[in-house]
Amino acid sequence: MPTIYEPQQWEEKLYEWWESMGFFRPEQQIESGLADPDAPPFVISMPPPNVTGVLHLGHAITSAVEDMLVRYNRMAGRPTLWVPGTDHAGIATQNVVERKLAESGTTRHDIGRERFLQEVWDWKDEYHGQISGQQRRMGISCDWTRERFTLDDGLSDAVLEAFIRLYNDDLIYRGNYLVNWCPRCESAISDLEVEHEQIDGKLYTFRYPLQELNGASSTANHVEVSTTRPETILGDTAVAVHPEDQRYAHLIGGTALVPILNREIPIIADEHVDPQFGTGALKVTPGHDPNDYEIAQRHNLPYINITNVDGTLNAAAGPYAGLDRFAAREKLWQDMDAAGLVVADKTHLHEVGHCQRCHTIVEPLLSTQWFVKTKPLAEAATAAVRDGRVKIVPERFERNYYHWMENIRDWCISRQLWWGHRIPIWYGPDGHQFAARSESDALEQAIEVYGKTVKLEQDEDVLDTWFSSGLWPFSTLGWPQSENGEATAGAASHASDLARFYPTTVLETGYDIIFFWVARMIMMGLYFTGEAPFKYVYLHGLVRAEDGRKMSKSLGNALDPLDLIGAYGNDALRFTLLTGSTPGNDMKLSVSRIEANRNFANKIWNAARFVLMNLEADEVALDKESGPNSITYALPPVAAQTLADRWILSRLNAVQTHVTHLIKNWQLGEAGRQLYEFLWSEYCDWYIEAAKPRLYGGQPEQANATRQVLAYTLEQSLRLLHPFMPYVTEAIWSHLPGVAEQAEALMTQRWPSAPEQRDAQAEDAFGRIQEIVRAIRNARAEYNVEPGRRIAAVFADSGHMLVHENLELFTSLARLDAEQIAIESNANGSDSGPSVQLNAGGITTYLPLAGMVDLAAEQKRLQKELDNVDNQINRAAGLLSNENFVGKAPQQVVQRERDKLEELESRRIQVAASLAQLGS
RNA sequence: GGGCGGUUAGCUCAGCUGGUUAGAGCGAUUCCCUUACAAGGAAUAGGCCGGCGGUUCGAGUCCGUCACCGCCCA
Repeated sequence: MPTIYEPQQWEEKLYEWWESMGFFRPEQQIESGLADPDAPPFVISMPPPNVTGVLHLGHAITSAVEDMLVRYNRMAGRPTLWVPGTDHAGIATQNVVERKLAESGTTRHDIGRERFLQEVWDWKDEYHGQISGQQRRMGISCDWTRERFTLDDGLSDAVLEAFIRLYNDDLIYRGNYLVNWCPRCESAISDLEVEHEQIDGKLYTFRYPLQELNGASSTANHVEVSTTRPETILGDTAVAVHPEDQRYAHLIGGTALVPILNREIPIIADEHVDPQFGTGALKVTPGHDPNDYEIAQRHNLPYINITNVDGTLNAAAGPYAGLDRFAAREKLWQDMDAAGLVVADKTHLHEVGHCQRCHTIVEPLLSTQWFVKTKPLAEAATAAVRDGRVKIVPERFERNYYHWMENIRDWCISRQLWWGHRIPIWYGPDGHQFAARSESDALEQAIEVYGKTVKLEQDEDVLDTWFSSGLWPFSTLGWPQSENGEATAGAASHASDLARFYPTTVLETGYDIIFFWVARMIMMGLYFTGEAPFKYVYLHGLVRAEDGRKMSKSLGNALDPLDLIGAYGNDALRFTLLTGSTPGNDMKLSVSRIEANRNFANKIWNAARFVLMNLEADEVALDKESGPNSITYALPPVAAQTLADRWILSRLNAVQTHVTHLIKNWQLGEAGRQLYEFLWSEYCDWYIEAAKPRLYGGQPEQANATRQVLAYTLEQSLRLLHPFMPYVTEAIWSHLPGVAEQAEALMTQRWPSAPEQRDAQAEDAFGRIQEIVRAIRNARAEYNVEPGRRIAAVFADSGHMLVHENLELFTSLARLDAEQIAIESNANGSDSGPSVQLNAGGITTYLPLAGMVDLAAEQKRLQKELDNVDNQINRAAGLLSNENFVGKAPQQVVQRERDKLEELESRRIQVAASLAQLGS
C-alpha cells in the first residue's frame, strides 16, 4: 500500500465493480443474504436532476445524504432501492436549446415543432449521458436498471392518466384568467415560478383628468394618482378611492379620462384602496394587476389587455402599439409631461416579479390557461402531515408547509412550450373538449358526441414540468400500469415494484423545493394512490459559496463538484457535505474543510497500513460465529486483554451505539463527527501508540492479542464509516487479510449491532493514564526537554497499581526512562534536586529534571493550579450545600457532584503538598 | 406586514430532549522528518455562547423582548 491514499486510483474502479456486481439492486441484496426479504424495504426516489446540463453542489449534497442513508440501511439488512432518473425540465431545457439555435441564426418557429423537438431530444441524449456519468462519479449506489426519465413512455403514460383522471373529476379546468406571463419565454408560469425581488424603481405621480360633472362646476379637474408602471394607464378601466376617504368622497360616481387615449372610465369606491399609500387614489388596471383584477370582479369593470405575448403593446394601447412595454413607459410619460399631467417621479423601492428561469420581469396577463383546482388536494395533503403519516425533518418546515397549503391558489399547469408532455385535450369544431390518451381515442369520443367523424385539434400547450415531477415516486415504480396489473413488456421485470416499494421511505431534497415538488408529490400521491408517497421528508440546507452568497455561474463563485472530487476525492467532498451543517441549515462550503477531510481519509489509510503491516507476521483468527456478512476478526479472551484493549473496545462499542442512534434520529453530521473523533483522536492517537510497545517488545501472545484488537477495531470502524466515506473504507477493507476473502465487499457487510457493553473501569483508568501522559508531555514541552530524551519519573504510591500494570504505556507514550521509574510512598525526588510535580489522573508524578527546574515558575504554576482547584471545589461544595440542588436534581447528577468534589479535594491535597515541598 | 433561521474562539461551524471546567476544523505560537501517516506528531494560546429580562437547584440549551444578518411568503 502506498503511503498516501490516492482516491483517483480507486474511486472509478470501485464504483464500476460495485455496479457490475449488482450491489445496488434489492434483488441482489436479498439473494446474497444481506437483506432480509421480510424486512420493510428502504426506498428513496432520487430527485431527478434537470437534463439541462451540469451537476452542481446541490446535487452533490443530495447524493451524499441519500447515498449515506441508502448505504446505512442496506448494511442494516433492509432491501434497499434507490430509484434514479432525470427530469426533462421544460422551460430550462427549451431555453438552452433555443439559445443554441439562436447561435446558428435560427429559431424554433423557423424549424417547426417536430424538428425542434428532435433537436431537444438529441441534446437530451447527449447531456443525459454526461449527467449520469457525473452521478456515478458522485458514487451513488442507486439501481441504474430502474433509471427513469420524465418524458419516457411509462412516465408519459402516468402523466396522461393523471391529467385525464383529474380532468374527469373536475379538478382540472381551462379558463381565461390573469396569469404570470414571461414575455421572454412567451409562456405562462405558475405563482411559484415568479421570484419577487426588490427593485430600485420609480413611483410616478400624475394628474388623472376628470370629466366635468354635468352642471356643477368643479374646481378640481383632475385627481392625483401614483403608479410604478405608467404604461398600464393605457389599460385602466377605473379610478378607485376608499369609500371613507373624505378627500375624494365627492368624486365617487364621476368619470375620469384615460390620459392620451381620453377613454372614459368610472370613479369607484373600494375598501381595498389604501388611503395612506401615495395620493390615496388608485388607478385600476384589471388586465395587468392581480389586485386590480379583484377590484374589477367586484365592480364588474371591463378588462383590457394592452400587451402582446412578447411584451410589446397591442392595438389597445393606441399610439403606443408595437412599442416594448418599457419603451412605452418612457414615451407615455414624456407625452403626459408635455400634456401637463405629470406631477413627479421619485425613486421607489418595490417588489417586482421575475421569471425564475430567465429573470425577465413578469407581466400579469389575461390568458386562457389550464389550472388544477388545488384546494381539495391540499386539504388531504395537509392532513397527511398533521396526523403524522408524513414526517418532515426538521420539523419546523411543517409550518411553512401548512401555511402554503392553507393559502394555496389554483395551479396554472399549461405552458406555451413545445418541450414537455402535451396536454391530452382535443377540441372539436365547436370547441368541445375531449380528454384522451391518444388522438384515436379522442376521435372515438368525438363520434359519440357528434355522431360522425370530425376533425379534432390537439391543445398546443404542454404541461408544467412539475406536474410530471409530482407523480415521480409512483410513476417511476410503474404506476399506473402495474396498478392495473397490465405490465408493459419493457417494464415486465419490475411489474410489481409499485406493490413492493411504494410508498417510499424517505424523500430527501433541499428545502428550496418544498412547495414546487414535495408538496405536490404529497397531493398527487394521496390523490392517485391513496397513500402518502413517502413517510419522511428530510430537507437539507443549501450549499453556498465561501462568502455566503448563492453559488452561481454568473457570479463566478460556483465550485464544480467534479473538480473537487478530482482534487480531493469523493469521500472528502461528501464527508464535508455531510458533517458541515445540520439539517435544514445552509452551509458555506470551504475548501479548507474538504482538504481536512481528505487528510482524514489519508489518516485512516495510514492507520490501516500500520495495522496491515503488523498482520502480515501471523494469521489473525476470524470470528466466524457472527454469520455471513458479519465475519470479522476474533478478539482475544478478556483475560488476555490489556487495559488499552479494554478501553478501545469499550469506546468502539460506545461509538457504534451512539452513531447508530444519531443516524436513526437524522443527525447524520453529528454521527460523522463522532466517527472522525473516534478514529483520529482515540484509535490513531492513543490506541495505536499504546499498541506499539506490545507489538514490538512484548511477549508473542501479547503481541498477538494486540493485533487482534487492532484488526477488530479497524474492521468494525470501517463498517461504521462506510456510509460516510465509501471509497477509502472499501479500498482498505479489500486489503484486510482473511476477512476480505470471506466476503465480496464492505458495502454488503452488516452494520455492527453489538449490544451496548461498556467497560467503565477501563475507560476511567485509561483516562487517568491519558491525563498523566499529557501532563508529562506538557512539562517536557515547558522545560524544553529534547524530544528524544528519556527522562526519569517517580510516581506517588497512590497510583501503584495503575502505574505498575501499565509501565510500558508510560515509558513509550511519555518517553520515560524505564530504568529510572520509581513508585514511592513518600516521594519528592529530592535526590537529584527539586522536581516538577504534576497532579494529574489522581496521582502525583515527580519529574526530577535535574538542574532544569525553575522554582519560581513551578511555584507560580502550582499556585495557579491550586486556585483553579479551589474554585472548582467552591463551586461543587456550593452546589452540594444547596438543599434545593440536593433535593431537586436527579440523583445521578448529585452523585456526580459528590464524586467530583471528593476527587477535587484529594487533588487539592496533592497540589498543596507539592507546593509545600517546593517551598521547603 | 406574517413566518422561519442565524448571532458560540481570529475565520468556518458543532453542541440532540437543560446537568462535568463549552468542542472541532482552519489559522496562530513553540518544538519534532520518532521505523502508519509532514495530507503527520507533541504542546500552548484564544470564548462574560449578540443585548436585556424571566423560568429553574442549575440556562449556550427553555420562555419573553430588543438589535443586527439571511431566507420564505404576502
